[in-house]
Amino acid sequence: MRINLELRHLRYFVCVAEERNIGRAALRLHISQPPLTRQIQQMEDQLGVQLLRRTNRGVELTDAGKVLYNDACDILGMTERAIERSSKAAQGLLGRVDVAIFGSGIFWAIPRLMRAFRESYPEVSVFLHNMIKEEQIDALRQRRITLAFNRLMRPIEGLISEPLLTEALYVAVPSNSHLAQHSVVTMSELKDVPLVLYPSGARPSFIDQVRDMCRASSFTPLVAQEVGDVVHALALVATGFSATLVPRSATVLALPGLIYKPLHHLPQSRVDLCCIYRADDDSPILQALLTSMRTVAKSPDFTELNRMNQAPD
Amino acid sequence: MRINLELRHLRYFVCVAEERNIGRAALRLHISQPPLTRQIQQMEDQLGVQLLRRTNRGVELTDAGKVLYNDACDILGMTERAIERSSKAAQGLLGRVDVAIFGSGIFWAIPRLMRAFRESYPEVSVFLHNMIKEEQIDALRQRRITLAFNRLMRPIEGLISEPLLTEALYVAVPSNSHLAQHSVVTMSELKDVPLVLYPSGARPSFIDQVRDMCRASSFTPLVAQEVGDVVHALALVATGFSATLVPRSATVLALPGLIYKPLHHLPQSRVDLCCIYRADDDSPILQALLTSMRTVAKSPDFTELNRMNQAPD
DNA sequence: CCGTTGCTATACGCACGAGGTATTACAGCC
DNA sequence: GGCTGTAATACCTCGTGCGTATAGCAACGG
Repeated sequence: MRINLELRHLRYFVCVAEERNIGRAALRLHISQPPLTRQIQQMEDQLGVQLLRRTNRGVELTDAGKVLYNDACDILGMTERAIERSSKAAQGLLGRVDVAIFGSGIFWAIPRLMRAFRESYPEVSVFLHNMIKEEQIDALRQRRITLAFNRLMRPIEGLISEPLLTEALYVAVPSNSHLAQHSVVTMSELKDVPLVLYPSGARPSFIDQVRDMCRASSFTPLVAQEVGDVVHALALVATGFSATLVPRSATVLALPGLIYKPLHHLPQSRVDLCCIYRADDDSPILQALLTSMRTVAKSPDFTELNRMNQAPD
Repeated sequence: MRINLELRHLRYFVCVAEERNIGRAALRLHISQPPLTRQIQQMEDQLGVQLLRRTNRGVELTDAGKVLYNDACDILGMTERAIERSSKAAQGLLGRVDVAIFGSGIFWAIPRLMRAFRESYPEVSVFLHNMIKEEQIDALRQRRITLAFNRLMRPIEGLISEPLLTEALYVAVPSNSHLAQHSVVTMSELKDVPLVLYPSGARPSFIDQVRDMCRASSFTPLVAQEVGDVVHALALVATGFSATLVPRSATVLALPGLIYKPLHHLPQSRVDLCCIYRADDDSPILQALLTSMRTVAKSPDFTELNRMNQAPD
């Protein structure tokens, strides 16, 4: 037998249990007494359990009634809260958002952006996922994530790529490299230096930007090795293996035998940190995220860093 | 605006959310598609929140929808369990029972009875309350407790007093008492010994039984002191203060300077442990308690103790 | 370009049941 | 015995949840 218990029954029952009197409960519920009597009877029938003991001055709960009273209060409370929560969720104040990250953004900008968001929207849980660019695009398309952080992005159908931060580039070299003596490194000085480049995989990537930069300085880079991400590149360099180029924020990553030198400022020798999202995504949490991130990106902290990065000295 | 959300809405919504297709969900719910569409619309209206994004191949959840889906599953699960629980409660398998205790029963029989009950009915929480006899009777009358343990009980209107256990009496004396030399003490040997008696308060109590026993041996007892319970009595005796009579189970209570001697066996020199409950209480938990306790009371352990106690040697 | 398919939304009628009023039944009390 | 306060029953009404039929609408295929 399928039970057709409704919240109405629970609301009525709780009221009766609290008033210990069906008539008074009916008054409180703004209905008349007979329907309430019937609803409670029907409830007892459906549960196959006697909930009330009828006395000559009202009703009292049986043991089963007491148990159900507690449970019913819990259920009604949860329902109230669920209504609240769904409303909050609709305003982007509550819920879960999945965000993909990749590369050196994690060393500086992303944690600050996420922390600021978390402070404004404490009831939104942010789940970070490490993904390479192709995975990010797939995941965005399938709505498995709402936002992705990446560097270079060519326009992609259906996705918007919004730059948040522009960073200067640094050259990472082994401490025994002759470049380690320079205070600033120019592109042309990298002409004969084999480079570790990253990330290998989907194009365009930072690799292509480096090639373009070299071409602008009229040489073709020597590629010592392609690796998956900046950390692997730096690890190779730290062991005395050639050199690599990194965004400024990656220079917080210290490794023994590794030295960072600013790259002489050129228009192309900067790199963006972008956030990517679906063009058709009007979900309030995404809007909240974007608003929060844009605010942070314009904050003194961030603009100061941008200025410094655009013209390092 | 008062929201009239019902479990039906949640059931429907969960189904739609899982099928991601209103038609299929309707099939699973054994209703046709249009009413389901309307119920979901109505739900969205009432919550003031868009829960579904209609696409050309079905529906998908919005963020608010996802939040509500989780909450709805929880609520429906809780409801299922509440129904189960109320049914269990009606069979006495689940719930809470309040039991009053007093006196030396706590040293032996009550813990064993309660443990056996707990093993048979693990989902029933037993709350023990220390109460003197008058409090027990009031609490039973007001249904604040379901069961009380006590010793001597005269028949009380509306309450049933059922003996569970009969124990022999022992004499507790200071170790420097001349009675400490005896292997068995007879009633007449107590003729000139001042006694600590308990519990003072509601009559009849054990005090009256002792007076009767003395009268049967043709003397009137010297009452050194009346105290509230057996522990107080023993504490006084242990300091060298006269003597007292205790049920066998109290003899587990060792105090420095305190010695127990069996009382010579007489028909009256036994004391019952009774449980008291409302005559009109047909609650399944009480029935469960009584069944469990009667079984334990007849078990080898208990009958062995009874035999020993009726004729100690 | 139009029919087909696979959805959701709308229109409209029916009938079940929640709720209303009036009344009964019953117990305690003055 | 009449009065009061309670729950239960009888009977009616109207709202609404559900059904059938159909209309929109987008994607797909000839």
